[in-house]
Amino acid sequence: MNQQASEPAKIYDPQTAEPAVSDQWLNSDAFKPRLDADEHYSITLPPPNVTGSLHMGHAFSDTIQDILIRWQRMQGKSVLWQLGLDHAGIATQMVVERQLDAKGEHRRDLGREKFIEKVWDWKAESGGMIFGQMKRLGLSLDWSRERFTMDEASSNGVREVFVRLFEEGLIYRGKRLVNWDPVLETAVSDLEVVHGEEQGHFWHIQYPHADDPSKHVIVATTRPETMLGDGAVAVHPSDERYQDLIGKELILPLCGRTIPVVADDYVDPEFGTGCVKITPAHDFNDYEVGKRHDLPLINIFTNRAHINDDEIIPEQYRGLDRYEARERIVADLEAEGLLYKVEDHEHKVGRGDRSHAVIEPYLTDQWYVAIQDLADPAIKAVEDGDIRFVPQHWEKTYFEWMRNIQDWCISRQLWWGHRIPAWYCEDCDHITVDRGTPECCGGCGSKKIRQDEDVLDTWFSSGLWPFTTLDWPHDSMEMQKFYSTNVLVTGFDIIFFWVARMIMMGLKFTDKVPFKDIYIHALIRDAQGQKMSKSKGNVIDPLEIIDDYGADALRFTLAHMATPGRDVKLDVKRIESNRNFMNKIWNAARFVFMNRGDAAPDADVKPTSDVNRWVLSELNSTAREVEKALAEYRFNEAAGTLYNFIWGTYCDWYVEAAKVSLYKDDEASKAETQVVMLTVLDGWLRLLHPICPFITETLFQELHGPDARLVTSDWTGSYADDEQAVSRMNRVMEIVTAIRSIRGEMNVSPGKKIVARIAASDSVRSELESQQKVLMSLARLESLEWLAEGSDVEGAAVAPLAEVTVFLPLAGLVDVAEELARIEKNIAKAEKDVASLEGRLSNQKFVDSAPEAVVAKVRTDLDENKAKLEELQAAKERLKEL
RNA sequence: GGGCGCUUAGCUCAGUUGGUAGAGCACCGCCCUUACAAGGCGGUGGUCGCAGGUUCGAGUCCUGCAGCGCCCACCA
Repeated sequence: MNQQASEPAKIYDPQTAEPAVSDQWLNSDAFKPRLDADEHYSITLPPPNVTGSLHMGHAFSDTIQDILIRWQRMQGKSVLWQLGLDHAGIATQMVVERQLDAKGEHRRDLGREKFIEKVWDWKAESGGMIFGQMKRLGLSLDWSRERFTMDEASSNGVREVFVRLFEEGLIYRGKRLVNWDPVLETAVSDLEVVHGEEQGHFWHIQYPHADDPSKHVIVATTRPETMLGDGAVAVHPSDERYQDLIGKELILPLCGRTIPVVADDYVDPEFGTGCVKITPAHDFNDYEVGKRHDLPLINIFTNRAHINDDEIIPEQYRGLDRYEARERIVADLEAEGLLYKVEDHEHKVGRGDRSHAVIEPYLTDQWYVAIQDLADPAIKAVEDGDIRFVPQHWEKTYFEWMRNIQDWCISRQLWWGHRIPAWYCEDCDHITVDRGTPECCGGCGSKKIRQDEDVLDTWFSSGLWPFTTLDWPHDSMEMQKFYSTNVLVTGFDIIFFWVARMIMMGLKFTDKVPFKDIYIHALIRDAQGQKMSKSKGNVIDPLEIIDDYGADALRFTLAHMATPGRDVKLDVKRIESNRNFMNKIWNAARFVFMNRGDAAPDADVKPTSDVNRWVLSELNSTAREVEKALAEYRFNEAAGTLYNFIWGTYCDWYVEAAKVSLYKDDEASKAETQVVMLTVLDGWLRLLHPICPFITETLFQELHGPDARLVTSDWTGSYADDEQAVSRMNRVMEIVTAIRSIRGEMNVSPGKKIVARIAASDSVRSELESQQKVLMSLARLESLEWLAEGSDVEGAAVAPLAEVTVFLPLAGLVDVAEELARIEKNIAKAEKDVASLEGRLSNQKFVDSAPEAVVAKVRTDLDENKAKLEELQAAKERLKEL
């Protein structure tokens, strides 16, 4: 339907409103830190990977941060929300390699430089998409301070840290077993290997004795191909079956060489045959056994996990893929009669979290960070409360990992990332580590030096992010004002990868914690509780949701579901109902603007009517509750409190009650109501703004004029508490609800006006008489008569309340049988309540030991229920007589 | 094997110093009452996983058990 510009549409259209205010914000300095404030507040946005676009998990995390940021900004602080992007080494390199693959190209054909240019192109494209999404969500990031983990400032920081750690001996180069991804052809860290149960086989192989090949031992293995690299067979030292064997030699089948039998506690005599083949270069446990027994490290693989050309390996297996080799070896063993048996066997297999390739323990030279010296202060910072996890229980996860932490392998055999700042010399074995680009060897001065080909683990630069974004190592103004940051908002899945490393690096290089609080939020799942993933096809794209329902509805939904410590099942129906909430807000405001007259909001307004005093008092309670909830990171409560107040209190009760004053009262009363109506709208628009910035900004400008900006306005003020008005209005609402309830249960049409009589004491009556018009309007009464306390009314439906009794004469309304049934139902409930309350009071221990207020409350409740019961029974008798 | 979390209305979930259980959705009934049918009003619905314990009183605290989920380690 067509609406004129001066008359806002009946249906709120976020597609019109959101881009308009978004442009206003982005074309102003609204999101930049204020220069005139003494107090500072900062959050570093966890930098999204430049691997594509954002998913719902990002929207969730980012919304939470934006709520905090907008709230703090409205409190007048100088606020910095630092944005940036992560180069995400492996992940991004894979994306670009896949793009090449689709065109039939390979990175090696392009060469390193050309390939990296392609990745930079992709970074620009992905970054553009990501920033576009963030703007649609309304995130109030400081867009003038965009950073990237591979920009100059971050790269400077990375080199500074590497050099300092190297100089202190905390970075070292070592040859040891690493987790090797044979598809990506790089080392990965322990954390990047995911273990899962997979169906495999357990091959039992006979290894003949060297001194008597007619005898043999049986070893059981899940990886027969690794026997090419066997260095020994191990048995448990106290295993009686094999005592004679220890120290003897066995013939390694297919290879012909001999290997010793060693005794080692590592072997579990109960498992398998109690004899274990030991392959020190291809198994982490065997590596340790090998070291204890001085066994040779025989590497049988290439970087791609093909059998290599080492002369110790029989020729027929060289060049085979590891699984081809397995088949051949099993077949050959069988042919030689050395395969004793094969069993099905389920066992854990480690795969790369990116490539999903089976990871090989592989012997290589890599760079490591000696972690213990960094870990100790990082553990202490959390123990001492300098850093606080919210919810607190996540500190257990943190401690568990930190107290068992292993040295960190930081080198990766990739092209995309920070090149390791180490140079090798052709003329001596000195390694030159330098912040810049050295011209000659720091050891012998030779100019024949070449830089390490490898790059650093992505998390190395991420770990420095809270301070490299503020231009560390320079002692910048930003470092002074905005570091330490106030809070880190992230998911539990990267506590080890990222959070722990930021703490370690932050403490080491800035002597300060990188953040004071860590708010750990849940994971977003689909409506069925499944993790969202592209392969499952259950991904909900934030942009589609924003297109369909608006960013505010999405943000409100996410905030409302942000219960600490629980996964969030995102159901589109929730978003739809919150879209309806936005529409409700729109229409409530539309009503207010239609009836505002010449009035303006006035936070100091001192109204006289109970209705107006009551709503201001309720607004004040709401403001305090929302503040408390936000201060404690309870976003669901902040959202829930606002929902209840705006819809339940303001729309359902206040606006309806205000209509009486607006339409039926004198000019003074009407004017007062107009001011209060606007003031309260103004109040909750401010309160809601951090969660729903678009609609609140739009309405705020409608309220205060086109030059007003809610985004940089003050947070809500305080309003007069008024217990008296609250208690009076509670009584009014109780009466109205009671009348509506009877009408509803008796199926009296809402349009039908009815007569009501209310019995009350003189004092209650005089108080209620001032609300007569409100009562009549809200309960849709034709007339309202007052009766003396204790009066009876013949032939009426009755509702006994705390201090008044409401009678609705039945004539023409309902039949007696229906009312009788309704009364019976209420009698049953009252009897149950009375019995329960009496039971509690008859317990002397309860009366003696419970707090006075609790006992008093029970007494009051009992009195009220008893009176209620009497009245209901009297009413029942009267009805029976009819 | 070690650790963590969850179990409340048909569904999804709130419930913070222990004081007689709440919301949204769904469902049923009456309504286009001049802000809103993406709405209004009313209503049905729960022995808070099981078993003990502490307490005058337990959804809430303690112990054990069961089911579900996750993390870490790991038997070749």
